[in-house]
Amino acid sequence: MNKGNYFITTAIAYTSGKPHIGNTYEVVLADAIARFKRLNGYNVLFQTGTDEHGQKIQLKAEEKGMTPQAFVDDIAGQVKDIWDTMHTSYDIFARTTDKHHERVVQQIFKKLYDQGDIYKSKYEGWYCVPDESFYTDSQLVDGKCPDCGREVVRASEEAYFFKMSKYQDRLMKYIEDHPDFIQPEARKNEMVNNFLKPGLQDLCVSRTSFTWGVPVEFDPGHVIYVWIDALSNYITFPGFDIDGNHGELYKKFWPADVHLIGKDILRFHTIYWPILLMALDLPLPKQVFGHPWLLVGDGKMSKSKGNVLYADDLVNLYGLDAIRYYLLHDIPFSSDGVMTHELLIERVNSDLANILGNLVNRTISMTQKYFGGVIGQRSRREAIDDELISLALETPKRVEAKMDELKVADAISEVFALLRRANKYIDETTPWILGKDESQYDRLDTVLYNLLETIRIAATLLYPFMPDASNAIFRQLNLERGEWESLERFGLIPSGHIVGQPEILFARIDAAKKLEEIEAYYAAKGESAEPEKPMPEIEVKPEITIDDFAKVQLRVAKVVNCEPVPKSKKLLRFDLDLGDHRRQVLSGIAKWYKPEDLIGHNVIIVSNLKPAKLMGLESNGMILSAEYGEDDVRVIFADHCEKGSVLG
RNA sequence: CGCGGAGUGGAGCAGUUGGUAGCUCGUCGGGCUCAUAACCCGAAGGUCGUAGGUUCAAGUCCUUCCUCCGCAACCA
Repeated sequence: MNKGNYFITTAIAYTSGKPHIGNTYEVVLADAIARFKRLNGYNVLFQTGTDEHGQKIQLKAEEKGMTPQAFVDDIAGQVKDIWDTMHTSYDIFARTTDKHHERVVQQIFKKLYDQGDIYKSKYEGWYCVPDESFYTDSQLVDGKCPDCGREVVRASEEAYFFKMSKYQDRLMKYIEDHPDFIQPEARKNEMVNNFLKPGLQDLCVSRTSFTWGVPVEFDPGHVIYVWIDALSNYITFPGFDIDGNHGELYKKFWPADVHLIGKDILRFHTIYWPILLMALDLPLPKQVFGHPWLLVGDGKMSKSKGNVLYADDLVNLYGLDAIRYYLLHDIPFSSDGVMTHELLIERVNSDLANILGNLVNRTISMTQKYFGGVIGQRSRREAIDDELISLALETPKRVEAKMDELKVADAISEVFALLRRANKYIDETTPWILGKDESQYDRLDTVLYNLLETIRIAATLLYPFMPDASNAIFRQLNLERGEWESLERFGLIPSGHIVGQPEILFARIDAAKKLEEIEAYYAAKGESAEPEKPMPEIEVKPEITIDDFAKVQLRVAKVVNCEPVPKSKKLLRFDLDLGDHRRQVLSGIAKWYKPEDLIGHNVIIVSNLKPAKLMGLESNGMILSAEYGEDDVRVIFADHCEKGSVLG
């Protein structure tokens, strides 16, 4: 059976570090869909990979004293290892440092340049000299710098630009005509309202500030903007050819059926990428699905068990399919999901051990106990069987319907509904009572046969989600897993078939013990069980002289008053007393401090900073704080110093 | 007034085009013993965020307000 071709991709992982469970989630989700489509009779191409260019990677490699290539080779290897650990069945692992990919990206860039979609220019906009910032026409406020309100001048820095606006209306129409293009629905509005309706700016598509990227072949010194490079992987690896002599895979599979991506990069996939394709006169992907995030840290769990979760650790602790099951079943379709050890344990116990594992175990055990494993030799059907059988035959269709909407969690639930029904069937038919009376053995045989058939169908359907467990069940059934057609018939197990020995499929977990084990595991790895907090990246700035520093005046100021800035999420407004005068300062620390935490304290400010306007209010200085990554910001208090003091 | 989403029994969630509020986990009671203290049945528990409105009838439509969240702007 062949229902046609199906091309699914994940975003390519950025090779700046080892991917955590949240990144891994995406590939597992894609894998489940890919495996299901194969089972369902499609010819599937599943592509994932790594995004290996960019300034950040260049810097990281330098820090480590490695060449960028050696650096990304290492990380890409780690990514691949994790993908393999998760048993993801990708067909193509695309790395953007691939020579052929780079070559085609250059050709794409050149072609767009030749046809006028990409043009060389200065930063066409306005430059605020003191701010060292560029602005476009629409960003200006009353023709002046939106930040400081001063005059701006025409700027001049060479770069290449993509004429986004040219394709804007076409894209808008495409999105309107294809309501399923952007999923979930709510994301579509964000894109349309925030970007398309206000009007697209031409996109700057080259950089000169670093070299680790694909060079613009006809203009050395310029490197192609990372998104053109990265997004193109979807067509370059299947074999897109600039002259139209496309490779076989490309011809068969483009346009992709689904780009599975994180919701954070939806903008690139639903605006820039389609426009790039339009410019190349290529068909657009049929759907872009922005999946929700998997949250790990919520304070509670981080205290005792470590905060950042990695797929390989989780697999060591719980086994692969437990993790796959949790990722696929417990992350909602369109809102963020949470993962904790407690929730994980609960799911494994109630669903995998109790419902699934125990059903298989008791069924195989009884078949062994009463018939020495031999099944299907006699038969006595009763009316009560019909309900189970019809549900077993119905379930594949239900799963298929859910999967067509990419509702993976719901699809799994359909299978478990069948498993629950099977457990109930055992209660209804009481095989252990039948087993006490030899005259009931024909009936007993039928009951067990129906159960084994149900398990066969369920296990086949579970294969895309939990391939290992599915295989293990088939081993116990002593059967080969069949294709989709095998799900359309009830009664495929031949008469006289001999099942295997029962084995524990998923062991129940003792929560308290497991949590101890988890701590020991991390302790043994040399990682403290305390929340893991990797040192964030620090941008190393060039050396300065004492004279440079002397230009900065730092003073102690007392917080007289402090209040949130209306409509702003981040800003707090301060009235500061410097002893000789008072002034107003704004600071973006509302996320970490409440006004009452600060009033009355002394803080340090840069007192000779040029005033700036933020959210319509003037800020005269900057309050010093210490940042550890993006989520840990602490104000430097100077309560033991006199207000007005000068630092130096 | 920037755009959008969400507020449903202890927890996590379903609830299509309006017609007596469901599921999973947890709790309590019962049944059963083939099985991984598993399985099956039953019960308790919700004025469906708030205040109004439309309607014979609203969780489901309209309006007010409150609270969370996402996107955008603002981190001097």
